[in-house]
Amino acid sequence: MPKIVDHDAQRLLFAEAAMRLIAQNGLEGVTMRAVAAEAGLSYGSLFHYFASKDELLMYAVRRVTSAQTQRVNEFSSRFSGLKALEHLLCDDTIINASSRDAWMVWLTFLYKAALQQSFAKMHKELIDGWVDRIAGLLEDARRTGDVQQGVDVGLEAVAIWAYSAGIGQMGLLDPARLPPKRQKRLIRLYLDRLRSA
Amino acid sequence: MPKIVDHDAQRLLFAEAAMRLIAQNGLEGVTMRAVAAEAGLSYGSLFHYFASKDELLMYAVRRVTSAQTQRVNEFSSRFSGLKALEHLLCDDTIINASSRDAWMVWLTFLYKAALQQSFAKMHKELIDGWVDRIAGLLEDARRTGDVQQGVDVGLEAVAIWAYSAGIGQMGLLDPARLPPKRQKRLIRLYLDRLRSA
Amino acid sequence: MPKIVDHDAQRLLFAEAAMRLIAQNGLEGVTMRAVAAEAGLSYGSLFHYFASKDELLMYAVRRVTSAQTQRVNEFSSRFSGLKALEHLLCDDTIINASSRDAWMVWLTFLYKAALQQSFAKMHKELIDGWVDRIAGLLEDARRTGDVQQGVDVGLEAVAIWAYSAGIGQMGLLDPARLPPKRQKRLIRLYLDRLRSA
Amino acid sequence: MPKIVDHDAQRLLFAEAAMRLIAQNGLEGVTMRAVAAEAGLSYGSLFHYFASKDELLMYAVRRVTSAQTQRVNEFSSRFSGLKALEHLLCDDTIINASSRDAWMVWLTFLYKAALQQSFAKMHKELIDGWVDRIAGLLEDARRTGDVQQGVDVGLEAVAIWAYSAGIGQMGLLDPARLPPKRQKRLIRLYLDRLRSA
DNA sequence: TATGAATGAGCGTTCATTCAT
DNA sequence: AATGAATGAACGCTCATTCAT
Repeated sequence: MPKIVDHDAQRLLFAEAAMRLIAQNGLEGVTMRAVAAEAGLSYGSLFHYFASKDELLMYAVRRVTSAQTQRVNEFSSRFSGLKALEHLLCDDTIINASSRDAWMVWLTFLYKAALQQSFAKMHKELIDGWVDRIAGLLEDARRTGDVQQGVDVGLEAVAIWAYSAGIGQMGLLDPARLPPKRQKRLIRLYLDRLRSA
Repeated sequence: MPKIVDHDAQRLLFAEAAMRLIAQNGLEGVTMRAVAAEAGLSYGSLFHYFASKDELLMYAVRRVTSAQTQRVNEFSSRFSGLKALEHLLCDDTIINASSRDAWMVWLTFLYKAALQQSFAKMHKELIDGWVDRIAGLLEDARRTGDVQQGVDVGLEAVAIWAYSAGIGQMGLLDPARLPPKRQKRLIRLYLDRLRSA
Repeated sequence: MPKIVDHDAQRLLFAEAAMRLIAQNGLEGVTMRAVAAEAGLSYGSLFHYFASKDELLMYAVRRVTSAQTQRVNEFSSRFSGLKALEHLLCDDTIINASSRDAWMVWLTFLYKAALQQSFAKMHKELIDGWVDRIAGLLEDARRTGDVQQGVDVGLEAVAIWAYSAGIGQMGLLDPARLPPKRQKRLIRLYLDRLRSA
Repeated sequence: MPKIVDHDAQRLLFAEAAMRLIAQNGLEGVTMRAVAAEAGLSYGSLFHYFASKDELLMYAVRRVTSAQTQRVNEFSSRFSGLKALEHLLCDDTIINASSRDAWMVWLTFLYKAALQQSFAKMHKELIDGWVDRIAGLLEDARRTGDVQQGVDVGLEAVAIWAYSAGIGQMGLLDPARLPPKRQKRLIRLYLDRLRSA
């Protein structure tokens, strides 16, 4: 019998170390040696779990985003319509001290997606899923009369996504200008205009 | 003092070469050797004009963003109020084939700004200036009654900035979902809601 | 003592896997992991059967060459004199599609023999045996009058060995210039000159 | 003005260092670091002169073989017919203490040629040239009546090449069995049989 | 005995920076 | 000032070998 280890747990250990490093110093800080050291494991063993640096990065990004996807789904099922949307955007999309790292990873991911096919493909899939969810919630809201009948659900979902992406970006890069409270005010400002008179 | 003119001209040549490389392959493509080759100048001379790679990047980014600042100012003086804003966002913020490179550089800059003090500071200054201009245009519009009286100009300016940043991001990374025409529709969707009834 | 049989059978499995890998990609293709995978056995167990990579290689090479020794002996006992020699060289030394792998292994072995004492020693022993056999066959042929009386059997045996080694080398590296048929023509060209008038 | 260096001289320095290392320890001994150290130059500078290890190896091999080609051509012009051939094979193809390194490099090259397209191509070209030269000398000898009229020049040239390749191989790997004197005896043994009665 | 996870030295290669000319 | 050669630390990755189970 070989040494018994939880393969997924080890992968997670490395992936989390990588995310911590990204959050601190961006991609430049993520050397395979640094990841191993941060994870407290040996350099060589890292390559048992990830065949390449790209695979490690993809895995790490997927960790962050699948957590986000899970939360999107959760809000979609616990609440409905505009209420769900507001919770989703206000409670979760917002940048604060504890979510800063995840947003930093996300920005790094965007940068990679702009340059590399494999990341671009993953980006597209993620956005597809999230925009669809938003559209679903909007459609609910339209049916129940929470938002105006004439709203173009597909377009509006994209608009909301773009708006919250921009807020997140500024919240990350310029937190003094856009602290969590102000982010929420911006979101409510937008959603209020969507509501039926 | 012809030397000084030459000096700046050389710096510009290098900076533009660096920008072209970033647009193509991101920061990874920007090696000092590649910059010199792209500029058609000698490797060694690059270090006469820039003491380090970071200095080169800062200079190059400043070139791109100051061009953008110039355009913002131009629109602010040629038009006024909502009209200026619409022109600004629709004619200039939009991503299309010819502006893709500048947006790619911008994304790269954001990534650097999230990591490095010097870039972060520059980022803050730029956003300050642009948001102020937008606020100025909004204030005009409020005074002339183009937009509702009750609008919170400062907040709204930030909102508009975030919105257009998000649109640019998605336009860059997922142009199929958000082609230029759709970007404009999104912008008009937003501005129309601002207008007085 | 069934364990002992198993032990040798396992060693053989690994050795044959190593030979297949050498034939495909030379020594570079022979990693311990690749050998275990090719053999369909576990990585760790490979080190139970061979203390080191070198030991594995030595063992594997001995397998291939002992097969060749066996064939040499076989031809020496089934035929005699020049006839045996011609069969030996034409049926067995020749390179064709099915013997290419063995020749590739042989070339690899030569390369190792030029560098490492242990392989050099093995090489010497093999050549000793084979040249002796050839000399024996030549001596037979001289006694029966198949070849000229004045032939220097010892020298001629070495000459024949060198000649066939050269043919094999060219047949392996440049099969277009020296296809099997042409290899045989070369061998007959040589042997015919040895024959008594 | 940059530091003035003789580019080809530097390449040669590295290539000769590489050949010395190959002669000592085969390809395993040829690490880029070892080559730089052996050449007495810095590690980094090696990559100014050779873009890759393969390029360095190709260059080094070409050095050895072009020297050989030059000697083949020289003998072909200074002597003619069988005489030239005998000089060529006896004075030059032979392995002795001073030519051992070159032969070791050659064997390493053969090994690479069996595995890698680029080396195989180079090998083919070299053999083409040398066999052609031998055929030319044989043709001369046939016209002057030095060798028998009926000799198949093309086939015989290949035979001679194979024979001397085999002698070189054995002379390299088993010098006790085949010292220089005995190599020459083998060559004369062969050539004498070619001569007209 | 069998397994495969763990280890770290070593590989080829890149690159910003320095320096001699 | 201009040039490109020189330098060596650092990178991602490989791999024989060791070891815990």
